[in-house]
Amino acid sequence: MSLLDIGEIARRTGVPPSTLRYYEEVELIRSEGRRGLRRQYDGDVLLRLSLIGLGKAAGFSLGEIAGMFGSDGRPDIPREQLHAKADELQRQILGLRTLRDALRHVADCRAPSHLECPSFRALLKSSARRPLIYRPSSGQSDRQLAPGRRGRAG
Amino acid sequence: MSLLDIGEIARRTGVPPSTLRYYEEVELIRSEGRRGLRRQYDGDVLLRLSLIGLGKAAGFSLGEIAGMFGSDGRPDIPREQLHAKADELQRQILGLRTLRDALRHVADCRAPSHLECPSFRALLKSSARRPLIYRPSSGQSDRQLAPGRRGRAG
DNA sequence: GCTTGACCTCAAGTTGACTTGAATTCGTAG
DNA sequence: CTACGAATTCAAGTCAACTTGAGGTCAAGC
Repeated sequence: MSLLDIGEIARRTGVPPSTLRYYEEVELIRSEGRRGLRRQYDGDVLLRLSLIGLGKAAGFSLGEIAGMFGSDGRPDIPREQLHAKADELQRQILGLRTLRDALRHVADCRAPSHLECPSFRALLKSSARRPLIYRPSSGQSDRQLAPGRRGRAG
Repeated sequence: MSLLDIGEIARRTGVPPSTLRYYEEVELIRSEGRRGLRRQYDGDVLLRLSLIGLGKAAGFSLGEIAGMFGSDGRPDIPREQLHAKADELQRQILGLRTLRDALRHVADCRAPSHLECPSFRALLKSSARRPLIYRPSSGQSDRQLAPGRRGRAG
């Protein structure tokens, strides 16, 4: 089977070579070898990159995404994590709806100041206080990415 | 009318003082004066902070949020642009809904591996290449935030 | 009048996800 | 053989959105 070199992968996926190298550095993908200097990738990485793209779209961090590939390399996404993410998306959707309505209100309302408009205030009241979505900043289920050599400056 | 000092705002909203100062620096909020050193805020900022929280939850950058709700509390962009933004939100909502449903489906799907689940494959296919949801990273309609003095080292 | 504690300023650090730049190394076409 | 172009390495830069830390200040309570 023929390996694809990095430029080919980049062209097919739209993911720039620098990013591919970065992903490799943090062990999200791996290359099978070199032709001269050029990295050669197995066709599998195309699928893997789709998966990564999907994960990013869903709002997972690279660390979380890395955790979703079993040590054997094939995806093994825990179902409860998917549900949790779906719930988070749900909350995000609610927030977006509120924001959308707020925006439309602001665009149309003739009140001198929106802050004084009762319906605007009512709109916002629902979302005040607690964070609308849980932003995983340093999560517990977050696998540690390979750190590379970045930061070990001399 | 009584002004609230920064600690009070922080306690009521959960937004830490350092963040409030930062927001003020980038002109997302403003304080009305000082009592001694302490910043004093009008009660309006509570509402404003809700708005900001909402925008953040929706994935907007602070710059975009600033553009939606001008420094004085009302939008500094024309109505049609606001409507355009709302429409954009609507599209984003649809994308998120699709993603959410797909996530749930995959979570519940009994296929032995996610890769074998047809709807998962379809999802992958649709998300390959172009982003499933619009991620505002460095948009064109993004208002420039006041830069503060950060970086002007000497 | 002194202490305390909450605030202040300003510079610099942090994190995640990359990108950029300089100096270098190949494989191939001419 | 030489040039070229595409890839390489490694260090460092970028960006957003904050946080942290050092050193300073003020109002209130004892």
